[in-house]
Amino acid sequence: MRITTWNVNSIKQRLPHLLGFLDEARPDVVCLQELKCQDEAFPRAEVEGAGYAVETLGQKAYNGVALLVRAPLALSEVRRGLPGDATDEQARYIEALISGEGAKPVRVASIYLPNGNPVDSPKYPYKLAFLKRLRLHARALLSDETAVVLAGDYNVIPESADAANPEAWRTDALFLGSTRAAFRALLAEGYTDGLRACDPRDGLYSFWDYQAGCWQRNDGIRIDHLLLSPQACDRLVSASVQKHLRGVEKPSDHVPVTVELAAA
DNA sequence: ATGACTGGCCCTGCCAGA
Repeated sequence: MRITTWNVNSIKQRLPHLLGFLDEARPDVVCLQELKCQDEAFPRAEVEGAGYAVETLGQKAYNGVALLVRAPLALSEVRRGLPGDATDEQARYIEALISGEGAKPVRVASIYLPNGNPVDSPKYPYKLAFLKRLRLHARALLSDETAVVLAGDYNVIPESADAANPEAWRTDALFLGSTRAAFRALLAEGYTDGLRACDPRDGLYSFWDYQAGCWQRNDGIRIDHLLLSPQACDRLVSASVQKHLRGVEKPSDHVPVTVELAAA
């Protein structure tokens, strides 16, 4: 079972790229972030036409997450929104149980963590609070035997090796000590960074800013992650970054990251 | 040294992203 996470930076702008990716890579599950549209504006017919079931949590202009699952796999037990704050109206979390066709079920979440900049604004405490809510929910998900994959745009650079120029990010909400500590605390609940577990090399990035020729200079950062529960990690076969999709016409500023889990 | 791109909005520069 191949599971991909991809921040598309507007599903409306990136629909051709997504359909091309579904056709060429044939992932079983796709976790999308930054839809930037309401549920009724999601291009459901086109994605269903490619052979995928769709669940979305959208909102106008900002945020928005979705789960796509290739038939004959199916979604159930859909959860919209991260528990822990009933007042949070930002569309940043959707989760479902993926099952079918002899594959052991996997619970998969598509997560769009807050950016958190500027650090001296309310946006940063919101990011830290979101990370804490995610940690507590991630812990609760370990209480049954189902494998769990928490996939998404974490807006966290875990280590210096995950940035081409870490010094430039030293005081940024993506790399600040308290951000990285909160991410490590999430891992410490019992989760493994799927790409890191497969590939220890420096220079694996998932985001390159549109500005200043960052792509051309390979000035990237790794902020899109798939975190695996112990049961999911036992099934980990491979992980990869689909870097070529940053070089196409009108790309997203993020590229897909994929893990493959053994069927059983 | 500095600025630099893209998308949505509901129309025009501005906010947000990272």
